[in-house]
Amino acid sequence: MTAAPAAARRPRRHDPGRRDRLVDTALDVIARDGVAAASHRAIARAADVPLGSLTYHFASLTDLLSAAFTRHVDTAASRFDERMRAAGSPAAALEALVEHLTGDLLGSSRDLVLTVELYVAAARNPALRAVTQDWMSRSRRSLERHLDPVTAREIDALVEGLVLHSALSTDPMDADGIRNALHRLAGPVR
Amino acid sequence: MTAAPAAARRPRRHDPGRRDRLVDTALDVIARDGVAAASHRAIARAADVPLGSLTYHFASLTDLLSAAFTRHVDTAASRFDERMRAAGSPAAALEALVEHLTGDLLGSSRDLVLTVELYVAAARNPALRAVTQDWMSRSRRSLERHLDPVTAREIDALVEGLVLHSALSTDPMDADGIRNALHRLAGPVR
Amino acid sequence: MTAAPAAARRPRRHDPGRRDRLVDTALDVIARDGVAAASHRAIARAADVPLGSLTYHFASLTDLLSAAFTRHVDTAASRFDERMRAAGSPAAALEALVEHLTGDLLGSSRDLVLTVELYVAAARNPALRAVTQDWMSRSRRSLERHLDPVTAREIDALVEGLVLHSALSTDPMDADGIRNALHRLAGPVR
Amino acid sequence: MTAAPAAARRPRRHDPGRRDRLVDTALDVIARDGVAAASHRAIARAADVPLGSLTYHFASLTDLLSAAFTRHVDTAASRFDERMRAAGSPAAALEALVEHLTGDLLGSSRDLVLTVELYVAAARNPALRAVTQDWMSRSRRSLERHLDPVTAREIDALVEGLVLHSALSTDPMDADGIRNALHRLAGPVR
DNA sequence: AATGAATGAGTATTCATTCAT
DNA sequence: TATGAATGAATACTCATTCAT
Repeated sequence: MTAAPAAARRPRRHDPGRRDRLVDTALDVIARDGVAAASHRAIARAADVPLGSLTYHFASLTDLLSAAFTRHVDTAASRFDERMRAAGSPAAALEALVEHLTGDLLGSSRDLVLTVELYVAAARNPALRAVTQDWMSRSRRSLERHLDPVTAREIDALVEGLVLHSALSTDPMDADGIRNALHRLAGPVR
Repeated sequence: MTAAPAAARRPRRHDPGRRDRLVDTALDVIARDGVAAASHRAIARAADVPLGSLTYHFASLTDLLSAAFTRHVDTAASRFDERMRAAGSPAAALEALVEHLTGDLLGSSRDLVLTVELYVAAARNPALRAVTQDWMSRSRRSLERHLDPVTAREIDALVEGLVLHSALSTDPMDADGIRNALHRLAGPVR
Repeated sequence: MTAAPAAARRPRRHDPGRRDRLVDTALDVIARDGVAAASHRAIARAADVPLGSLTYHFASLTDLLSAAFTRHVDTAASRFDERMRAAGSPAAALEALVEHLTGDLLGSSRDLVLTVELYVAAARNPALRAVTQDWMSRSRRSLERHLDPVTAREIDALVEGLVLHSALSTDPMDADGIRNALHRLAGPVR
Repeated sequence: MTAAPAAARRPRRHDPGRRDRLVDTALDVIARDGVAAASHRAIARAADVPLGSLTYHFASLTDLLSAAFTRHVDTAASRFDERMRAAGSPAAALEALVEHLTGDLLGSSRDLVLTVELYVAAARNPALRAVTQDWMSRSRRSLERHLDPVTAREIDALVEGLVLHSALSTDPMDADGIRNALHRLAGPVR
């Protein structure tokens, strides 16, 4: 690929919503190749957009990654809160939690991968820590629709542990294993 | 740039054990800056050694990281097995497990960080997967000194989840929380 | 090393036609030092341009060499075709051929060297083979303005052999020797 | 491959004839990967010999390449002279020449490749020019067993051209083409 | 408002050669 | 006599960011 004239025909000057599209593409690249490989260039190529367009819309790469992870968190946290709102009892909430873990996350590796990439990136990048913190508090609030704050905190921690373990272990638990662990940990609920 | 203007002349020729020292330095850099920042240059600088020395001793960066993580795993797995060997009963083993998690890992953030960096790196680097796999099977065998294989597997998974959560969460569990979770999961033991 | 301490400050930003200039400079370096010595660095130095500029304009070194040799071939093939178009008879074409070999090539060692460097490079680099192939077919077509395809092929082969021999032998043929060889091989022509 | 301990078991201290073996291995590497790829390391690896062994036996890489090409030339020139000595007449010599070109060279691509690599390397490396010069004078003397000096010179040039063309053209002549060209060029001989 | 060009620092890796043992 | 270790310069290539148009 001759870097410069690579894009050949590209008369796409007016393109409202490009900023938006870039955020989605960034998530695609992160899911596919990891956050370490999510460079300006990689994202520009994936979005079929000139390199300069990225720095035009986002002041820095971290800004772009932040926007991308924020969108991921918004989607995931909303879906989770809906699940919790739909549950009529603590027991139902627990079952919804199992669904969330085995369906939403283990079902689609994309969500799982994005979540873990965010956790890992946040460990070294303070700008992303705000995003994870926000996620945690929203998820905590969703759980508190049915559980007392202390239990909510513990369950949340367990869920995080299970998610990370699912994504990173060489011998991850399957759905049944996760269900058992959750129930044993939560104990009897109404 | 004459590399390190600090070191000025560097008439260092004979340096037995340098290979070994490089492995240790690599672990230092990984613990300090993360595996993503553990480049040839960063490690060479930290070891105060010319760049070419790294590629002389290790054919590729992955080889060096592999050697480093292997050393970390050897240390950690040996210590863990000693703990298990020392325990006289399943109940004692469980308590030793709590010690291991709250003392060895949460006590020294270095071990915790190295462990998580390994997990994360292995997720995208097949060569490192062999190292984690080896670790898992050693740890499993240690647990099976006291627990049946099925329980050993579940406990191992929980431990992994707790470790990852401890390192990556913005609101990690404290020692008490970890102790409770372990006991609840393990159930009553002799 | 601040690259070129000679050039000191280098506030050069706007430089239209640089891509073009780089192609020419690459040919210069190849002619002077051989294709084996035509590294990014060597060409950047010769063009007085920062190293990154090369990889900006050309995705790989092979791409740059390809562009350079393509330009050389375009020039040479056009000149050769003009010679052939200008010839009014097979006999005149043969004489033009002698001119071409003894004038264009032996006269300017630059063209000769570039041609041979291309042949040699193409022997180990498949991407360059396309360039030589293109050249061959253009030259074949030029010859077929006056000669039947079979003879054109043979003459073309002889010319190639003479060019290579001229460039690489320690005792190259002189113009007279070449003229004789050509006429003997072509036999009597109208 | 971990550079240093790569060679694993290698207790081969006493190894007379190693120098010799290195020369042969160098030719192997040149034939397989080209002279540009014939580095100390590549040859050491191919010979299964420690790196230091090369610089112990040969003061420089050029020295080693020189020795290798000299051996190639000795072999080839001797074989050629034998062919010529065996021929009983100029006509037989010519036929032997055809044999030499279509059999020795086109038959085994190894000889062809080595010859061309030598020519090309000598074009930029004065130390190797002595080797080609020696070859040329020996081959000339062989031809002069049957031909007058002037014809010997011309035939020699043609043969060189044919060899180079065979190795480097994208559309090389086949054996028949070569035979025809030789006979047409040599004219009627006794 | 948008982008092609530019660039200096950085990436892993290869290399010929020197040297201490 | 032989070799493992060492090293500084070089290799191609990637990158985040700046800037002129």
